[in-house]
Amino acid sequence: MSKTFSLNEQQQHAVEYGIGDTPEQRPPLLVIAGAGTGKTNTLAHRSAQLLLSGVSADSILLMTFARRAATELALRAQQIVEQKLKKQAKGAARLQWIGTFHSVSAKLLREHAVSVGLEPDFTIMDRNDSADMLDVLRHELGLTNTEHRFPKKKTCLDIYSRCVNAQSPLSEVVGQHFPNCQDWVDELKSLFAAYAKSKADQACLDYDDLLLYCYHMARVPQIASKIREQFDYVLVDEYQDTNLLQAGILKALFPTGSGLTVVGDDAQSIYGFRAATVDNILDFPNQFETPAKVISLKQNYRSHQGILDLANTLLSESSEGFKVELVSDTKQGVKPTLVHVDDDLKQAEYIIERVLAAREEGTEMKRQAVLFRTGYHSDRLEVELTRRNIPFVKHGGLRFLEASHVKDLLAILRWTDNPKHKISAFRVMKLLSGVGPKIAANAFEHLAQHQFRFQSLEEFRIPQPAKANFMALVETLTQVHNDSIAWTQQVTAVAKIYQPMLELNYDDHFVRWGDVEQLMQLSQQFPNRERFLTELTLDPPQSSGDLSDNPKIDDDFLILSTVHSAKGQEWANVYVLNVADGNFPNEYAAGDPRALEEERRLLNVAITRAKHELHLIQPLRYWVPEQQRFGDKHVFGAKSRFLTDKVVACLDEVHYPKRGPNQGEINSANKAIADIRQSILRMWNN
DNA sequence: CACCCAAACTTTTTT
DNA sequence: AGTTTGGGTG
Repeated sequence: MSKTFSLNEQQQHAVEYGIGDTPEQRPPLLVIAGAGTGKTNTLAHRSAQLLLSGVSADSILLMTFARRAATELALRAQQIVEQKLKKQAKGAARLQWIGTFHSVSAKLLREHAVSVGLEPDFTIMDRNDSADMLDVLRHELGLTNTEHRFPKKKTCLDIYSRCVNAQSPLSEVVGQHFPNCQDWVDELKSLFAAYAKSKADQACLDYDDLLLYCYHMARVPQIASKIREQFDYVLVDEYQDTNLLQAGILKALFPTGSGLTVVGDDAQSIYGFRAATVDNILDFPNQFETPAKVISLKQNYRSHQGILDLANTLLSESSEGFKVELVSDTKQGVKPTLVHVDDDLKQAEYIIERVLAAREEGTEMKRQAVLFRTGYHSDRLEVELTRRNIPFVKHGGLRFLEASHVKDLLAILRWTDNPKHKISAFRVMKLLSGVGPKIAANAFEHLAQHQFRFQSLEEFRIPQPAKANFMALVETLTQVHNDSIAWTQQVTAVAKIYQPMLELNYDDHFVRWGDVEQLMQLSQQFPNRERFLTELTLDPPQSSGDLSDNPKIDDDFLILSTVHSAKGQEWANVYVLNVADGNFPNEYAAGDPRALEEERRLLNVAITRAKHELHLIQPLRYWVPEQQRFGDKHVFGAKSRFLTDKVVACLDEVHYPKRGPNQGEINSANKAIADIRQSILRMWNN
C-alpha cells in the first residue's frame, strides 16, 4: 500500500504495455509482482492509462480476489485519472466491470440468463446453504443410519466443490484428497446428482455453479463472441490463486489472449485447498499462440532488506516457481527474530509485552498484527488480551454470517426473495414454536402446489398453537415478496417478525439483537433486496469490525488474523504464532510435496507482511483441541522443517523469558518426562 | 409430532 | 467444543 504515485521502470513498462496497439499487436501480459512491489499501484495506473487513452470504462474488465481490493483499485484509478485530467475531472469515467471472479460471473449470468435457459433472478447459495441442502438430500436418499458413517455434510460439499473447481472426476478426487471416503463413491455420485437437480428446481446457484455455468456459457460461441466484443481489455489480479475453471473461463472468452493482463505472485499462491493451482500462473506464458510478455517487479517498497533476505532464502529452497528475488532500498532494520518460548501462555505474554512496548515507542497497535495458521491458535492469546483489557479485532475464523441468528434473518429475506428456496423455508418455519419438520414440509408442499404464491399459505391448515404466528409470518412474506413496501422498510418488517422468534429460541437474545440491528444498518447501503443478498453472499464481512461504516478512528486495537486473511495487507510489526512443524507446514500437508510447497509459500506470505519488525515464535509445546483419543491437549512442536540453517541464519534467535546458559538442558528434561507419560498412556491403547 | 436430552464424533486455510 | 444422531416424553 505504498502511497507513492510515481512508478519505477518495470512498473511503467507494465502500465504502458500494448496500449494503443491493434489487437493483433498486443499479446497477453503476465506481471509477476512480488510482495510489496506496488502491485495495486501498477494495476491502478494501468487501468487509468487505459481510460486516458480513450478505452471506454465499460469495456474494461477487472477481476480481483476480494471486493476490498476491487474498491481500492477503482478508487485509486479514479484518483489518477482525475489528477492527470485536472480540470475535466468530473466527467472521468468510472470502471463498470470490477469484482471477484464469482461476482463478475454472477453479473454475466444474470445478463445472459435467458439465452442459456436460466432464471435471471436465481438465488446464490453460500457454503452453509449448500451444506444444508446436501444434508436434506442425504436423508431423503436414506444415506444415513448406516453401519459405518456417511461423510458429514461439510465433507460432502468439499468433495463436490473440488470435483467442480479442479474439473476432475469424483473417483480421482476422493482417491487423492479424501481417502477415507472411498467406500462411498457411488452414494456420493447419486447425492451430487440429486443436489444438482434440487438446485435447478429451486432456482439456486452455489459458488461453484457461478463459475461452472459461466464456463459453460463461455463455450457457447454466440455468447462468447458477444462477451468478447464487450471487453477490449481484461485485467486479472491475484492470478496465482485462480483454479482451472477460472482459467478456463478466461481462455474460452479470450482465446488469443489479446488484451489480457494477469498479475500475480506465484510465491503467494496459498489457496490450493480451494482447488487453486499455481500452475495457472507458472504456465501462463505458453498458453497462447503468441507467448505472453512477462514483466517482473522486484523492487519492494514495504520491508527492509533483512526481512526480504529471510523471505528470499526461504523461497530459494523451494522446488518450483519463478523465484524473483526481492530488493529493498532500506538496507537497515531490525533483524527478524526467532523467539523460543515454553508454551502458548509464554507466547501470549511475549506478544503482549512487545506490542505494548512498541506502542509506547509510537507504533500504535493497529499497525501491529498477530498472524497464525488456524483460527483457534489465537485462543490463548485472546484470553490473555481480554484479561488485560487490550482491545483486538480478529479477521478470519468465526464469521458474522455464521452466527445462527444472522442466518435466521437472512433466511427470511432469502425466502421472500425466492419462494422456491426450500432450505430457507424450512429454517424459517421451524423457528415458530409448534412447527417442526413435518408441518414445515406440509406447508412447503402446499406452497409448491399453488405456484409458490405466499398468499396461498393463508389457507394452509395449521394446528392452533402455531396459527397466529404463522399467519403473521405469511403476511410479512407476502408483503416483502411483492415489494409492496420499500426496501428500507422490508428489512425492518422482517426484523420485526423475527424478534419474537429470537427471544423464544435464544437465551442471550439481547446480545444477538445487536447483530440484527447491525444487519439492518448494513442493508441500507444496498439499493434493493436482490443486490443485498447477492453481495452479502459473495463477499461476506470478514469480521464484525467490517460492518460498522465508520470505525471509531480513535480506538486502537491489535489485529489478529489468519495468514490467509492477511493477504495483501501490511503492518509495521508482525508476530507469527506457532512456527513449528505441524503448523508451518501443517501436518495435513506432510505427505504431498506440492502441498508442502504451498505451506512454504504460506510462511512467505506471513513474513512479507512486515515492514519493520518480524517475530516468528516457536513454542516448545502448544495447545491443540483433542485430535486423538489419548494424549495431552498439548503438542510438542518440532522445529519447522522450513527453518533450515540457511534460513535461521537470517534470524536472531532469542529465548523468552531470558534464561541462563543451563536452562536449555532443563527444558529437554521437561520434554522427556512428558514423553514417558505419553508412552505410558499408550500402553492401554490397544 | 415437537421438543428435550444424552451420547458420539470430528476440525485448516475461504470466494 | 459444537454439531449430529438417537431415544424418550408429552
